[in-house]
Amino acid sequence: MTESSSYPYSFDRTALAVDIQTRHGSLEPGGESGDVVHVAGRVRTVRTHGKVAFADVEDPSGRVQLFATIGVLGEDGMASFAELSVGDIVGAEGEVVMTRRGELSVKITSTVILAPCRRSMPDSWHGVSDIEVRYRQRYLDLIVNPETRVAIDARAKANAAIRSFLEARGFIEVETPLLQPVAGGAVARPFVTHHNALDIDLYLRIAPELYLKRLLVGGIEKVYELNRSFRNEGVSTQHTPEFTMLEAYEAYVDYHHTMSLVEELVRAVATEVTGGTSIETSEGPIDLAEPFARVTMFEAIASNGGPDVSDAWSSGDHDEVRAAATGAGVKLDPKWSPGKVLMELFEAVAEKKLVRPTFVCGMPKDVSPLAKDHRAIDGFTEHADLIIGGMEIAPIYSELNDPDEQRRRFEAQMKARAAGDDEAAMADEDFLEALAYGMPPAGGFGLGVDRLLRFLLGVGSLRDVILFPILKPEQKDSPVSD
RNA sequence: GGGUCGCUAGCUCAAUUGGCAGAGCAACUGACUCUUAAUCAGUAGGUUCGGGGUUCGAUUCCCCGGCGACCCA
Repeated sequence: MTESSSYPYSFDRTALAVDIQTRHGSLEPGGESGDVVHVAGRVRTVRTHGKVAFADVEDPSGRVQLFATIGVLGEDGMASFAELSVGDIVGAEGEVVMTRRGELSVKITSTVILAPCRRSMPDSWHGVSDIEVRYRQRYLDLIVNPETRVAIDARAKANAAIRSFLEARGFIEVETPLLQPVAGGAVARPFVTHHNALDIDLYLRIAPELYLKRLLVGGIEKVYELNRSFRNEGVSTQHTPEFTMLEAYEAYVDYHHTMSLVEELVRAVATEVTGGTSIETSEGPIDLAEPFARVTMFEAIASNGGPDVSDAWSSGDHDEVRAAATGAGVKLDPKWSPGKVLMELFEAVAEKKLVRPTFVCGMPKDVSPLAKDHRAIDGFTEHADLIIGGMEIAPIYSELNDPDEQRRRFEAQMKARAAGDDEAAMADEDFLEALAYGMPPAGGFGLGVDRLLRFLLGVGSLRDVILFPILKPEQKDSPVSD
């Protein structure tokens, strides 16, 4: 019986909608199964007809119709049933029957409201289209917009695929600090917080990189971490302050090997998430089964309508590189280093056009403080960026393991920091000491899981693959204007 | 940071040139023994995002602010 003022502690559900369909879907209209079930879920519609009434209840497997008749329930029972509201969480008991119109139903003997819905549910036909409501009240979005569920399932599948791919290749998953005394491993502005008992400032990590490399020193030769990192940046369709990153390191290989590993991994995740390797993009379908392109930054710039600055760079003519960047429409900041200028030129000219998976092999040294010197290009490191769908998905390094060179790189970064670049890397003395004990040569990568999911699902914004994206709090009281 | 657009009932949306703020669904009341976006009849529901200005009169025009979306650097 319904009892609207109480919140029961449990309900013994014995069948899901799908079970009922599987077991009794072939009943003839008007047929009775003799099978008594307990079903539970959220009421989605109620249709009363006086001496008979219907309600659809939704559980994780689908919907099942409740069928109430005055013959079974009596006057009071029918009145109670009619009290059900759209949105209530209910449990019901009854026999599985097929209505005369051929709708499989539970002909109920009792119902109980397990949790009433005390607000009006959004329109069941139109759903919720206000993007702000969808983000702020994601539960409503999930209730009325079934496609939202797809993104949740996709992430779960991606995480599982990543783990099984790496475990199968002998990688071990670890957890390293999210709260770090030095925010290293990337070029980004960190969040700062404070530990009261120790009375020290700590940073939310911008990358796990320097800790995972310590584990390489410690003899863990294949290691990965799949977890959150934080960067104190703006919010856009391509940026979010809190994001999920996979980082993995493998001893005794270089970035050529690791690029191939990443290529296989992306393919495996795509297959698990979408069922195949063909992805629809704004530029038409692309097949991830095809080999990923590998180009230099100079080639990427020149083949996408930009200037060829290869010779200028190798001859050390930085003025010509700056002129070429200006000519391509880049607004130069006089503080930028030559490598930064080149990087900006690449991003302005080429990045968005690289829709098909492309490894851009080699980065200017002064924007890549943690990778080994490039064996062929002067002033570059063996740092590749995998670009897919016009977005950077994963950096891949031949990991720098020479502590003296690493110290020089940190010193250059600190100099940039002192000159006002608050994204420049911080020096990590403890990490330098670890390197002094000897880190094996290694290939490593970081993969932006949110960005990969966004690409695989073909959605426009990172917020579509993040359940609760950061939004400004709504300001209820407006400030007094003077 | 700049620009554009949006914000009206719980949800989805209207409102003519500046002239009584509306509809569908949801809610509430009633009718109906096979409905399934049930139907029918009725009731109620508003700080039109907030503040200010112009005006006889503002959802509408102007200014400031809030939140969001998109585009740009």
